[in-house]
Amino acid sequence: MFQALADRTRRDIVRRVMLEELSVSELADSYEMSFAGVQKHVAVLERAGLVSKRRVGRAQIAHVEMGAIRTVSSLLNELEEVWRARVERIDDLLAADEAEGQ
Amino acid sequence: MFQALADRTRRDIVRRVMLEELSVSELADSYEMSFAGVQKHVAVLERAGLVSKRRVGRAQIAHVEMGAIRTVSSLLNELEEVWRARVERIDDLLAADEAEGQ
DNA sequence: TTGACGTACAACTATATGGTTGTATGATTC
DNA sequence: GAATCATACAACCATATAGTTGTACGTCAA
Repeated sequence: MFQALADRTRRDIVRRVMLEELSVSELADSYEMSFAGVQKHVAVLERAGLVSKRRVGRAQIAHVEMGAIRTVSSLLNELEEVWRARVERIDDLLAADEAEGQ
Repeated sequence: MFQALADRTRRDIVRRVMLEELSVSELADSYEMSFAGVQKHVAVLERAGLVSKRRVGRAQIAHVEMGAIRTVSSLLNELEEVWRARVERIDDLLAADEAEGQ
């Protein structure tokens, strides 16, 4: 998923699709590149589970899988927890040293 | 920063360095690849602002720039806010439709 | 000062990635 | 059914990326 979000165009697609569901061709209109280029980006996001599509007539409407976005987000939040725990541990050690010094 | 976090080895380096500060060669010992390979990964993380180094004798000790990690995290949290706002807006529209139907 | 250690970086290689054009397929409209 | 629209996908190209080896340089220890 990090891999999928590493591309600027794909992050923008996620942002736009989160605001409103869009067909692949509607998305393609927003970018300079070819339709096939955009379609490939959507396919990458789909494989990563960040975006899904549903058929409506001949169009494929893309929508965000918010759960997946949350997963990435919470992975990073977990890192922050680990960090917080470490900082507290160091604080404790420093406090212990100080007490010992008395 | 997404780009920097897109590589599995680099994510692992961030994780390890967050738990305890490590020199480049200490990090290199943890991976199958060459020292130079690991050094390059650390350089990428450094350029992305996710990791910093300080000299201690001949060693370069890497440590995490937690602020940068938080930035990535909060970017994703912002996405979630946008999402929440959109869902609420849709709820409002549905509620309005229902009221109108009465 | 010599040698070993820890690091940085250049040069190179192989593969991944982002883009293109062209073709095929399914749904829609006439 | 024919033409068209929306999409999918294969094949190809250029560049980026992850890895390698080799070399150079600062630091420490003897």
